[in-house]
Amino acid sequence: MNAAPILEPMVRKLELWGPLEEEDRAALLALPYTLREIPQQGYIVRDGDRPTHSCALLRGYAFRQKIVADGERQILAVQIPGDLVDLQNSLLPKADHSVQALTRVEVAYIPREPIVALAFERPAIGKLLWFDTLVDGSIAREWITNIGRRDAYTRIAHLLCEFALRLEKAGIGERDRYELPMTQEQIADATGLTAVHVNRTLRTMDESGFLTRDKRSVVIHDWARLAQAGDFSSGYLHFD
Amino acid sequence: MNAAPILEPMVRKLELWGPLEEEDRAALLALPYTLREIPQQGYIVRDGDRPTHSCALLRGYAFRQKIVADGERQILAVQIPGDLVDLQNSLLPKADHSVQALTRVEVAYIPREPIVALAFERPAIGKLLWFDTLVDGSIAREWITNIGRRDAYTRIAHLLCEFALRLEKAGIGERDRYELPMTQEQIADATGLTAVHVNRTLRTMDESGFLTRDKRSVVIHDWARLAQAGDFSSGYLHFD
DNA sequence: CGTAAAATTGACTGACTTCAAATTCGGTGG
DNA sequence: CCACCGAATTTGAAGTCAGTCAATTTTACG
Repeated sequence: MNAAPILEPMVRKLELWGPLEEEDRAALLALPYTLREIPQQGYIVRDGDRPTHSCALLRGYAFRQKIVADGERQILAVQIPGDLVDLQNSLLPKADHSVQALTRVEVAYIPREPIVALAFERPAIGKLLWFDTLVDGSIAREWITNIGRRDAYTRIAHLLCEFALRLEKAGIGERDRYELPMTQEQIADATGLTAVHVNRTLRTMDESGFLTRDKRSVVIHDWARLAQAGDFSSGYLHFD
Repeated sequence: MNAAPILEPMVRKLELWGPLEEEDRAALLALPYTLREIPQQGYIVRDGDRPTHSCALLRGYAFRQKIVADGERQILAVQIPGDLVDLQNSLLPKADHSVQALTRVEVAYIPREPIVALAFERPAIGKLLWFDTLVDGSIAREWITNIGRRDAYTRIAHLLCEFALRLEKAGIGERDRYELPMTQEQIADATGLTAVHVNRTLRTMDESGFLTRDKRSVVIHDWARLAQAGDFSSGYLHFD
């Protein structure tokens, strides 16, 4: 292995959930993979695919999405570097949603068998992978709640809080200043709103003074108040 | 083992995801557990708990829920007999939502350690447990989509389709005739609507003629049309 | 500099909510 | 078997948050 192993971001993400022995870390880094670069808007996985690989996001942002009957899109999650964007495809035979590049991304496709084998040969690894899956589920449940029972303002504030903490924890960006390369239309698709209404709501948030959105960078002036406005408590992310 | 092992429903559910050797099945059935009966509306797990046990639902229905700042409730999932209602608590230290009994239920509390140990001693079991977790995640994503991007009528139709297939697959009820012990208020909390609007929407569905709801029993007269109206396709359940 | 995508704004609409009251249902005790 | 009571359902009227449509401005970028 050289100084900066390619799969390092993935290992770092997994180690958020618990410590790894040096041997386990080495085993993860030694997983076979195919590196690929995918342009903005390109597909990483397509709904209905029968993937032969799982996929780790090494650089850039991606999002999961589904399309409903009338053509509208729902964004299900936003993935940041280090995320295993579709660990589910290591076991589930058929992709139940698409994963698309939000920016230009670099991904490592890892064949299913070695990753599953490793999970069971080395329980420490297996537990972290499983844990990661469970946290994904927890975030999904929080999104259900966010979309189902909060108003537009609260929803967007909540989303911005989530990104702040996840990016901070991943060592990208700070809690109160980070880059979020999403258009207002994408924020709308993530929150179950329309782009027009997101625009108006963001304006109101600007005016309330505890947040600034300039181009793609978010600056949070008063974290506590934003968190309160967004009905945000970080437990569901299962940090610490 | 006697004729009808207590944990049988759980094993049966897991076997939906793949076959088990007789030895593996026996190992699952031999897991230690504490049986408990919980009255309607009683809590199985409380948001914020640090549970020491996972929990299998043996009889009756339950639902997962979160409460938002203004006191409103969002139902995140409905669990049917056989479901591992909080496998996540075998690894996650803190419950991120509550699980409550929809009817009177009988549950088996299984200590965390043996279930995790079994998962790694017997990869066949581990894979099924992990698979189960992944399907849970898939269902959560479909719920995000349902609530975020479908109108009231479609949302409710979709929910009814999901229950139909899950209950059929679990061997409880039929695809076009089953018992659903949810009040309209609970349906509202599951779909991000209000009880009043659910009432009106159900009326419209009745009038359209391909569905009847009498007390707690649902009779679907035209499955194909209901599925179409509900923008329902079963892939996300990962049956077959 | 030119072009397309993204953001912004205004006027209008509507799906769903809110509030409140009436009716029906389901279970319990007499 | 009936009377009763709280919960659940149903209905009506009015309100609103967010959507729709369409035009304009700004931004990104080759």
